Amino acid sequence: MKVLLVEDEPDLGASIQQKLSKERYIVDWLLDGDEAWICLQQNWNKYTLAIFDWLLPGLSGLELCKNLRLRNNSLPVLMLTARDSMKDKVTGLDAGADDYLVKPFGMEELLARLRALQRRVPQYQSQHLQVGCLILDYGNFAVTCQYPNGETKAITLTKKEFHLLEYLMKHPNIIVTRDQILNHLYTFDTERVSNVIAAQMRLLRRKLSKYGWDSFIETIPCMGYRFNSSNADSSI
Amino acid sequence: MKVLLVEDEPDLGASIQQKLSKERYIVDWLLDGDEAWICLQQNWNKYTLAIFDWLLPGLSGLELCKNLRLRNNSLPVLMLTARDSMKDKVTGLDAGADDYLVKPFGMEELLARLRALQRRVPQYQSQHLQVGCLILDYGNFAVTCQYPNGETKAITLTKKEFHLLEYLMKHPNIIVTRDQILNHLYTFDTERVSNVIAAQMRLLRRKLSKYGWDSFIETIPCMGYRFNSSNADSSI
DNA sequence: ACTGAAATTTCATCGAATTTTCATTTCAGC
DNA sequence: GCTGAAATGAAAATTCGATGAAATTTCAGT
Repeated sequence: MKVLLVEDEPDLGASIQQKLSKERYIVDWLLDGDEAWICLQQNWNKYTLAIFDWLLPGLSGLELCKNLRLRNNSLPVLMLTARDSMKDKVTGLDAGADDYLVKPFGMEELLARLRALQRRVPQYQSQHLQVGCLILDYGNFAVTCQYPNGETKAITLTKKEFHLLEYLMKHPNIIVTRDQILNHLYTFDTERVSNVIAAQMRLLRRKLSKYGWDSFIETIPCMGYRFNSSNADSSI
Repeated sequence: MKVLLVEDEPDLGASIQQKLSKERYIVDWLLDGDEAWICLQQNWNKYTLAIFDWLLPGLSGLELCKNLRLRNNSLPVLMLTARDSMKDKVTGLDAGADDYLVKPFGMEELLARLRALQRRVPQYQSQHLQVGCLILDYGNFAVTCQYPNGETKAITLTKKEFHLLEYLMKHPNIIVTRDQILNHLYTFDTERVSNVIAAQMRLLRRKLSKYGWDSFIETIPCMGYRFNSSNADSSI
C-alpha cells in the first residue's frame, strides 16, 4: 500500500510518516507542491492513496488535486488542512478531494479515514455527466451538446426533467423500466398506477426535440426506455 | 439521485430532506432503524447514497452499516452523529461508513461530502446469461451471439419471447414440457388447453431464424422442447 | 399570507404493438 | 392413408404508451 504524503511542516510530516509506516503503509513524503506534481506525473499509477496539505510551497494541495482530476486520475485524495471554515471545506471537496480533515486531528481518525478511502476503490467520476455528445450540467439544471464543430447549445430543464434525463444517462444503452424510474424519481408514497413518467417523458422529449436530441431516447414497447449513447440520428 | 436518509430527530430530518430536495436529490426519509433495514432489503440497489444517524430507534446506524457490508453491499454511507470522540469516529468508519460527520454541521459541508461520495459510485453493469455462444442480455431484453471470429449480432425480443428463451436457456440440454413453461410464464389461472406456448415459440423461432439461431431449440414430439447448448447446426 | 407564473400531475382518449385465439395445414409414426 | 401433435397465418383481443388539456401543486416575489 503505497501512499504519497505532501506536507511541509517537518514535525507533522514526520509523525504521520512514522505512524503510517507502523501500520504497514509505504509512505513517500515530499515537502513541496511542485516536487509532488513532478513525482505524480512520473509515477502516474504508483500510489494507492494521497494525503495533501492544503498550504504548500509551490503548487497547493488544492491545485494538485484539481490537476489530477483534470487529467482523469482517480487516485483517492485526503486533504489535510488548518482551514476550518465551511467555505474552505466545500472548496476542498469540490476540487476533487475525497475527504477533508481539519488540523489538529488524531492519528487514529486519519488512519480510519484512510481505511475508508481504500475500501471505496471504484473509478472517479467527474462531476458533470457526459454520454455521447450530451453533457448534463448540474450547476444550471441544463443539458448541453457539443457539436463536432465545437459549437454548443444548451437547454434548461426543470427539476423533474433533469432527474429523468440524469437517470437515463446514468444507465446508457440498457433498458430502464418505468418502475425503476418511478422508484428513483419519487419517494415511496407514490401511486404505482399513474402515468407521471409518460407525462414527464413527453415534456422532456418536447424540449429535447428543439434540437433533435430526443432521438437519443428510444421507447421499447412494454418494457421501458433506453438512452442510446452512440445512436444519434444523422441530423446531429 | 436517490438518497436514503435515516434520522429520528424530526427537525433535523426535515431540514436535511428539504435542503437535499432543493439540490438535485430525491430523498426517502425514514425515522427508524428497523424500518430502514427492511427498506434496504427490499430495495437492494435502489439507492445511490445513504445517510444514517448513529443513534436510532431499532437498529442503530452503525448496525445498518455493518449489515450492509456483511452482505457485500457497497452503498456509500455517510454517518451522522453527535458523538465526537475519536474512538467513536474510528468505530463508525471501521463499521464500513464512507464518511463521518459530527453534529452540528453545516448543510453546505454535508452537500459537499455527498458530492465527494457520489463521485465514487461504480458504473452499473447489466446482468447476462450465457449458454453456448448465445448470450441473454437482461439489460436490453435481447439475445446476442458470439461468433468464433469475435463478431456479435443482437436481436431484440419482446417480453414474452424473452421469458420463454430465458426459461429454455436456464434449463439447457434437458427436455422442458409445455406445462412447465406455461407455469413459468403465466399465473395459475391460465387455461391449460391453450395454444399460447406454441404460438410464442413460433414468434421466438421466427426472430431467431434470422441468423439461424433457431437450430438451438429442438422440438421433442409428445414431450416438449430442448435447448441444446452445444448443438449448433454447422452454419454457426 | 397572497398572488400569479411555472412546474407537475391527472384524466380521458387514441393509435400502435404485443399477445392470444382460432381455424387450418403440416408432419411423424404407425 | 390414419391419427394426434405441432406449426402456421390471420384475425381478435388486450395491453401499453403518447398526447393535449385541465387540474393541482410549488415557488418566488410582494
